[in-house]
Amino acid sequence: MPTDVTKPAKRPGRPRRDQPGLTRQAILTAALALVDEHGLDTLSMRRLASELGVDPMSIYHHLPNKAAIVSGLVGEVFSRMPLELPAGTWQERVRAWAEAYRGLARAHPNLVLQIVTDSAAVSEAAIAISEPLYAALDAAGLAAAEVIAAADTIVDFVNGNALGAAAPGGPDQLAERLAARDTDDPDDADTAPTMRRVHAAGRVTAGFDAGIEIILRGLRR
Amino acid sequence: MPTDVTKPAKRPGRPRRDQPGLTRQAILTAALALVDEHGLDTLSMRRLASELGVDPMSIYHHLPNKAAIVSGLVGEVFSRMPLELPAGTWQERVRAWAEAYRGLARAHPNLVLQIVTDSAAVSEAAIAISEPLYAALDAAGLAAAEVIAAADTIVDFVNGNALGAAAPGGPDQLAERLAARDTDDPDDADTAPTMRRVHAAGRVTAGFDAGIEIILRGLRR
DNA sequence: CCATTAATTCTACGACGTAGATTTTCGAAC
DNA sequence: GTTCGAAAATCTACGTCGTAGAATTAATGG
Repeated sequence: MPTDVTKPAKRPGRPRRDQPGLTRQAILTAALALVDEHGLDTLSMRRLASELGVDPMSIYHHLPNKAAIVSGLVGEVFSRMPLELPAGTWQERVRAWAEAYRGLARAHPNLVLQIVTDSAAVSEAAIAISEPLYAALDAAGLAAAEVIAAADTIVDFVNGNALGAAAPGGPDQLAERLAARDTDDPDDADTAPTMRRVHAAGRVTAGFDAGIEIILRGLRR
Repeated sequence: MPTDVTKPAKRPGRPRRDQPGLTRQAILTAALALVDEHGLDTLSMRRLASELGVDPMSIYHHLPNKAAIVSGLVGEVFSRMPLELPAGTWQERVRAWAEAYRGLARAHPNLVLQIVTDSAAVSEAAIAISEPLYAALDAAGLAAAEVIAAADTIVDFVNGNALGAAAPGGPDQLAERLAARDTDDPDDADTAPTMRRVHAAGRVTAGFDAGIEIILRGLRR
């Protein structure tokens, strides 16, 4: 009694007109769900195909290779970025842009590395996303070179912060770990004394907002 | 005539006392060289072993798995960070710290992703590296919470900037690409008008320094 | 001298990305 | 209608990867 649990073995051949048929969109949607739920390293062509109820090689008729899938996922995420910001002072617009970008990254922590990498490489999608930031800074009356410097600074900060926010046990548990230092082993109590003292004295709740405020303050002359 | 070019086939067994013998250090050094020269994705146990003139499985007696090698590489890079900064005003010390950290990342562009990830996850090595930055900010007379916010902001910016600096065709060629937009296809001329205008008007040479100055300026009250 | 342990090579397994051949269906030309 | 090329799917297979487990040899401690 072999209890054959394998699938009914679909036959090859182009699907009939009425039958669903695979789609680039369907593939990316399934892949994004898989990555969001189980992490990027569990994304393999075979698993993705089995999720779609399809042969692994079918995917290659809609996307050229695995790298294209991953970059397609980043594009998918980027396409969720609102291209228009609420009106307001230029500072408010910069804050709104930063929050929106940060929201994208936080919605997909398992893709943060790819998102910030793509942003850093200034892909076409990343350019489209940055435009509202430039517009807000331009409205501040800065000189052209200053707009560029400001935008770069903000983008770099936001990327770095997104990375940290998604890191397992990142800056969040830093204070706890520093506090637990001397109790464990007395000899490493002195490797980071300032950090330990400062983290014991003051707690920070909103690191992201604080960073944006520092940068905004630095843009005034 | 089989022209047997395969290696002389070393026999198994523990090496004699005088013979060299594999070392964690030797493995990491070879791996770092391999990664620096050919990129991280060409780092495989088999290639690394062949580089060392050794069987792939030998490596596992010194490092538990491939992930340990990569994180060992990051530790290797971090250990090059100078733990003492030249004296000076607190601003000068912050600048010096940022430059030193940036230098680490620029020296190993193929590892930048792992470096900033490790830094964002605040590994033990990353803590040791950050201490001088905290000390400099503490010397500025900021309140504890302000020191933390400032350090986080600077670390995030520096990480994001390192990522961008290592990205192939990152912010460097951005101006060229924006300038070449309307000539190619007239319909995408409007997707990023502010960016195009601003980049045409002003060129930025030292984005990193400019970012640090903006943040430093933002820390004054 | 003997037993343990350490360091190495050997063999093998399952998973991966994907090239190439095969099968089926669609859609347009005749 | 029939024919025929392209499109969309599956099937088979190759080379590579990380690494578990056994075999082999030398150092080391009793």
